[in-house]
Amino acid sequence: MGISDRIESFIIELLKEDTECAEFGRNELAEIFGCVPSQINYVISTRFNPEKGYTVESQRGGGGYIKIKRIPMKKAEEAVVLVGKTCNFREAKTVINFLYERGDISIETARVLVAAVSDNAIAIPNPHRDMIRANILKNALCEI
Amino acid sequence: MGISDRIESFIIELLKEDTECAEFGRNELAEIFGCVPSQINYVISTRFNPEKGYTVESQRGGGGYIKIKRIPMKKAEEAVVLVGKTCNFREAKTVINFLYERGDISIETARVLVAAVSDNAIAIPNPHRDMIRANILKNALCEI
DNA sequence: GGTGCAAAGGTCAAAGAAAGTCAAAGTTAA
DNA sequence: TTAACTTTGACTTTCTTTGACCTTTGCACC
Repeated sequence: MGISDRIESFIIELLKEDTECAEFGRNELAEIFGCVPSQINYVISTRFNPEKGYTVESQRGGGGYIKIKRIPMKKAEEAVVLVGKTCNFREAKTVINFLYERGDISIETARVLVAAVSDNAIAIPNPHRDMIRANILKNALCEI
Repeated sequence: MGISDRIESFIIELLKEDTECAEFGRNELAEIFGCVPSQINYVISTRFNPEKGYTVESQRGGGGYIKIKRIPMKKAEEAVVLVGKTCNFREAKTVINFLYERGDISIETARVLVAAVSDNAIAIPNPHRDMIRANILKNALCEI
């Protein structure tokens, strides 16, 4: 069992204890496992990404932290399936509308989301834009 | 949790207690938290600036004070102005939270929006990211 | 009314403290 | 044996803390 796996288990343990979220300092954790701090980033990016059903939030500077939250697996999975790796505005609208019609989100949330993933909002050239859009949508849908 | 965060919470508490106006001495507060007085300025300028929906008023000399008030934001369009040209995740969260607290958006919409503008969702390097984020947020807030 | 001092608060930049990125080097499994 | 996964570390970016120096204000005393 490599270090990454042990760090992964450790974080999963933290999540079990405090059902809300796991919070820790990057350096602190690196110290515990006697590894380089960036290894924590590696573990997070390979094991705690949205595809695996987690969201991560962090803050630099004094008193910085890393916070990992578990998202309800069903929603996360569904979001990933619905949205896919890349998605254009029309496809995004279809997904959002589907969720609204199904009663998963309010009309307000639907409207806000459509605006958030419009071409206008994500003002960068394709194909980058469609990937970012998919990402934004997946992250957002994990919250419903 | 760093000192700045604790000072921020303290001031927010003051605001909650004393209907919409926290008043204190800079040195007095610095004493309480065992920090240098200018740290109070740092907290105020990063967390209680007009962009975050607060006004600050102060007086030097004997009997000096610092007074912090919440600005009642009237319209979502104002939030759009608040977001500005560029905005980091922390700032985005503050704006979204503000709108939620004021009852302009539901908790669902707030959560979805926070996720949509997280660093994770907008996975491109800065400073591009902060500009895209501001754009997404502005587009979304136009719908409320 | 000046004048000078003490008591505030203000500014700014340097130093410090975290976390992020990226690519090279090492390992492992098919 | 090679492609994918891990480990490491140098460098970057962001946010916080600290301190030296500045400005404004009220008050006491001529």
